[in-house]
Amino acid sequence: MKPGERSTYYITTPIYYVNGLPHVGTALTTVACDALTRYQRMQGKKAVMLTGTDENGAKIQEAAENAGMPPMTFVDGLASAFRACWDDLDVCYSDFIRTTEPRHTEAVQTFFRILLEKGHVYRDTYEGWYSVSDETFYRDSDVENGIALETGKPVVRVSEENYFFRLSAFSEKLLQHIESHPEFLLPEFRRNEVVSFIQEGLRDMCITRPNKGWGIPFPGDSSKVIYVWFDALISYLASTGWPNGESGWEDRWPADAHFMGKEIFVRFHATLWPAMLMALDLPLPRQVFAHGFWTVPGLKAGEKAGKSTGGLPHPSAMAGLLQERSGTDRTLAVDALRYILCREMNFGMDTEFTLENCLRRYNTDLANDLGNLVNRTVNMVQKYCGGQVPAPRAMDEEIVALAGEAQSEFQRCMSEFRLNHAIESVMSLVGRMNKYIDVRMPWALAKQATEGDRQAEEMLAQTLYVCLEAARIASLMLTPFMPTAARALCAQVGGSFDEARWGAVQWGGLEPGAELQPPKPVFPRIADLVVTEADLKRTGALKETKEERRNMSNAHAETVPPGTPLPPPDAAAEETLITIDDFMKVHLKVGEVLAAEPVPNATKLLRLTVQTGEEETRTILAGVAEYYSPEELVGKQVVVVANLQPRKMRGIESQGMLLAADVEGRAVLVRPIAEGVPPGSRVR
RNA sequence: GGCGGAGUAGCUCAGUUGGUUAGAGCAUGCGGUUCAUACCCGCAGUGUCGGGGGUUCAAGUCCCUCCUCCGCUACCA
Repeated sequence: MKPGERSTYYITTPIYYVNGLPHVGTALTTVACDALTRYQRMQGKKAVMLTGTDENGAKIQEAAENAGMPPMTFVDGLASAFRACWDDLDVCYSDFIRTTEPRHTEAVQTFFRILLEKGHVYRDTYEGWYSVSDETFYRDSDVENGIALETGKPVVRVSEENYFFRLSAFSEKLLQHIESHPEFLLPEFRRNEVVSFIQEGLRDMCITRPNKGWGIPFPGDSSKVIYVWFDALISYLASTGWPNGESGWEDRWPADAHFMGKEIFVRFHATLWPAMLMALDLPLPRQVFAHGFWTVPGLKAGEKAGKSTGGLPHPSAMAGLLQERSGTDRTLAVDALRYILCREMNFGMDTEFTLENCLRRYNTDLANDLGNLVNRTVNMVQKYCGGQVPAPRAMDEEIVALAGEAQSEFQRCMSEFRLNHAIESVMSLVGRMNKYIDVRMPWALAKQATEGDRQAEEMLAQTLYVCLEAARIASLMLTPFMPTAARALCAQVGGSFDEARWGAVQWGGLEPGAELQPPKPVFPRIADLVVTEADLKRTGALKETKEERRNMSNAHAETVPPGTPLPPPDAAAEETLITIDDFMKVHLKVGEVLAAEPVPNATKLLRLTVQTGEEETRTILAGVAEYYSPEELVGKQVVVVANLQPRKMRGIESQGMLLAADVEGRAVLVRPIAEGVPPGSRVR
């Protein structure tokens, strides 16, 4: 073994943020990793797959509070939900790490102690400007008129103490590494995004948040917890046993692959995490790959309104749907789901997800093509060869070569994380075999053979052996995606099944003379491909809200700057009752729009001059430019929140807020029914 | 506004470093076959490869420009 080459292959999924249940998005990442892991094991490597849950962060604490339970109880429940889902999907993860486990928190604290020792973290107390949008602090000289000169973003005056990671110090090193390791960041167009992101200039990152009793305390300063992103990434290292010298962590680090959805690629896995590792002089992961998202098609123009557009179902529920529709076993339905996810997703790109497509994919690929190939072949062996694997004198070299090509194509695609293409290479062999049968017409050969045609007899033996063997090879290649189905299919064609041996994929592994059982369809055809609303409901694929769609990604995309209030969940808002006194704190007034104009460089903002019965008119910025033209607002009455703290946007101070109804994301302004209400009238 | 992605057959998309008459799958239509899970095979298709310029012997591919859609982000107090 060459230096730097190990027998262990280490791959990770993201550590899923427990702000929701698993869905086919997280399932895709996890199943794909599982397939890659199984594939490596077939190659004879000891493959280790890590998954887990990210349980720190203010959001989690808040969600637990809303759910009325202690945070630990809350995350326990979600962690088991994830684990149960992966177990259900036959995911062979080697380790499931939770960021609330001691082994993780200890590794994180050690990591930060070293960062501090090496001078990569500094503490800073600022009495100065902070840009919420930039998440950056600015000196007085960088600011003019409440705007950061560098970025043009509004700033606020803060006095805050925090710890910072010297991310900016690693720009050059990162760029060099990326350049000299073309396979490091994939797909290629994402690597380019990273390069431009780094070239735009990295800023030191604030890595602490106030300690509110949930999170990993900052070493030596328990008033702070470590920002959730910094601790989450370290789980990849913590799982190996680092820094414990006796744990053998060096056998697993660096990781061979980090696999994830695109939203956590550029900033975190391709930039921050490598920089953190560089800071500790630890080797960088070999490959970081980002796949795209499932997209959910919206209503098409002209389609009936109100028809559900569907969303992303829960994986187990979807397996249930496949099981029910096809009538196959649960484990086979799970395999079908695994196959469908990896086949449908165009890795790297975004891909449309619909249950209809998935069901159709089941029928065409698994039932009609692969399943039927095995079924019809075995059937003919039963009828024409007495149920024994025939022993031809020669092979059809064209098919042998084709199987070889499929195999090398498969391996190439797998090494590039293009799992859908890997599957396609197998299915093209399957398609070729179905055609092969039609061309060779074994039934005709069998008839000739019974009439004493020895050449036809040999041709028949060759044809059926070639079909059995190609089906066996195709099934074996699909083992990483469908372990149970592959075993069942192999058994039907009389092949032995060894999950741990890619060598068995070689042509000629099928022993002539083996007895075959009568075939039983592994993937029964689905008769009804129609997906009803009831199906969508049952699988959890109901129409999503905007918020859910935003959260459909794999892990948390928490880029919320410190101090940003989180939007309260709708449920909580409905349940929380306020007193009349609470309400009276809000001063609502009728106002009249005297003037309106667009705000330069803003697509949503209108600058309104509003008469609210006071000596001076108010300047109010309203985010309604997409729904109202300035002209149509002038002269209209509106309802103004009069005692709201002023806020600067685009350099202009907004002195209030307009009430508007949220109609499916569109703003509809509220105004008095009667005309001529005197401006300034109190609304209550 | 900034950054990124996309625009190719009815639908979903491939098209690698520019190189023959632009492909696949699904759906549609017709035909064939019968071993099989009413399956499989064949044939037929329709394309101004978003528009317009340019480079070139040669452009879906490279350059410029414009249009449309999507995502992220900055502004929806």
